[in-house]
Amino acid sequence: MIPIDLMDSRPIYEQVTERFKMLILRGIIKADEKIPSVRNLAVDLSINPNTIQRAYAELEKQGYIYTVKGKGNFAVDAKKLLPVYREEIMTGLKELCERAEEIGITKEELICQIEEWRNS
Amino acid sequence: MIPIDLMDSRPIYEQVTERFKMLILRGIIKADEKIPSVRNLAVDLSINPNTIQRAYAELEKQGYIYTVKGKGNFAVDAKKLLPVYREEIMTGLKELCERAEEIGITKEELICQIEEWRNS
Amino acid sequence: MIPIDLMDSRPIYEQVTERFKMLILRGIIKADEKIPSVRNLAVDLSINPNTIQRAYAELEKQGYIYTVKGKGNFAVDAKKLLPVYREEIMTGLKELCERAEEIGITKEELICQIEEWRNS
Amino acid sequence: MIPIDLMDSRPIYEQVTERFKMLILRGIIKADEKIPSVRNLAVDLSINPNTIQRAYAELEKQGYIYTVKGKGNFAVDAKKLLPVYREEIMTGLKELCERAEEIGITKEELICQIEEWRNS
DNA sequence: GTGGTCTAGACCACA
DNA sequence: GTGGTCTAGACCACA
Repeated sequence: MIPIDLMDSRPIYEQVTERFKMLILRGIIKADEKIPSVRNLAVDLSINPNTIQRAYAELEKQGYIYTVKGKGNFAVDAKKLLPVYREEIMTGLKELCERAEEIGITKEELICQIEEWRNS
Repeated sequence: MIPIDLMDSRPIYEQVTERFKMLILRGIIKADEKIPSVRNLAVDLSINPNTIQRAYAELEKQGYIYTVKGKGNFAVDAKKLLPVYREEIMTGLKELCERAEEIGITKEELICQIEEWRNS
Repeated sequence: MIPIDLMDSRPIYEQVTERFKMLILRGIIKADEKIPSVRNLAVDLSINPNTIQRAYAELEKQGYIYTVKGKGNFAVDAKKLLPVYREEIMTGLKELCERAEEIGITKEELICQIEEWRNS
Repeated sequence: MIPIDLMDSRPIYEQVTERFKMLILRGIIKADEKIPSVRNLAVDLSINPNTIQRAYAELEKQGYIYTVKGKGNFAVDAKKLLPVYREEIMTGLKELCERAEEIGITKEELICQIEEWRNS
């Protein structure tokens, strides 16, 4: 469920974080569902528990999970998270548009390119 | 001309590299124009020469400048570089589209968003 | 295992790079095997860690090793690397042929010379 | 007659040296023919006279030219030089064979490759 | 412990 | 003067 790629240049904790964000956003992990304990996931993935701990701390800070002491970590409702993530995507898109414009690629060209992908 | 932000999470050498890439691509530094010497730029930016050295080595490896030993570093013709950079942008756009799709944002929505920016 | 020759005109980092390329290509360092840490190798060879760091960065960029942050550097599978290296050799051979031809040494003579070595 | 490529990674003095070696070996500069003075060539190529001086010193050290004080520099007879250069080529070929063998490319394969080029 | 980045400063090759 | 390599040593992110 959580694929780790050691050859990936991104740190492991970030890969774990990203993966959980996707699972929660897409509803594969449902609202208020319990996610694996730090210790269990560390064993499953053969990864240092500190790394999982850090990933979970990151998820909590970004509002994707909440912790109940003595119980475990639970997913936040995707309905509340989607607008935030959508905003992240749009910010990324805006930055890309600006970089494109700097070297003379117009917004029209970007739109054309996306439409081309859509039709294929 | 080369703004450095020590608070930026990206390493300094990368900020320098990115900045020069832009200056060359946009034609602000012209083809075969000399860029500042390692030492001069280091003094100007109050940065260690080694860091500038690394940035320039990166620029050369990526094909943005060429080095003439004992003379200095010179910009490559932007005409040769633009297609490569364009491809980079389009790859970034493709990744963004895929991330968007994963959580149910369609290509149409992305196109709408870009058009909205275009008209404002 | 990594012989360094300070009298060699090639820089140290390049000697280290070349040596590891050979060890990996010949299977002496096996796929996914850990290579020495930057610090350990630096101490072993009485060389500055920065120089080893540079050699390893080069190896990664050329695709011979991959880095797992906090864990170390690991060899890529030689099976994936051999075709690329083979191509390098053949390119070198082609250049040599051309240089030979310029002063009137024919390809036949080169072949004869190689056959002579083969039979001795 | 002496093409200089500033983008070439080899130093300029080496490009000049190599070029003269070829011109002499191929008989384009004949035995005992005068080659341009340091000053004239420097002006012709828009290059620092020190660089030409160094190239000529190299050529003399390697036995390709001889200097007559107050007269200039003169080419040595190609007949005397060819065997030496031939030896250089063969040494290069031997090194290449050894590198090839280290990763399991046989001499037969190298011969095949050369024959292929010969027939095309 | 492990790699990545950076500063400070030296020496060399090249022009 | 200009870039290339190297030493010495610091601090940070990551596991």
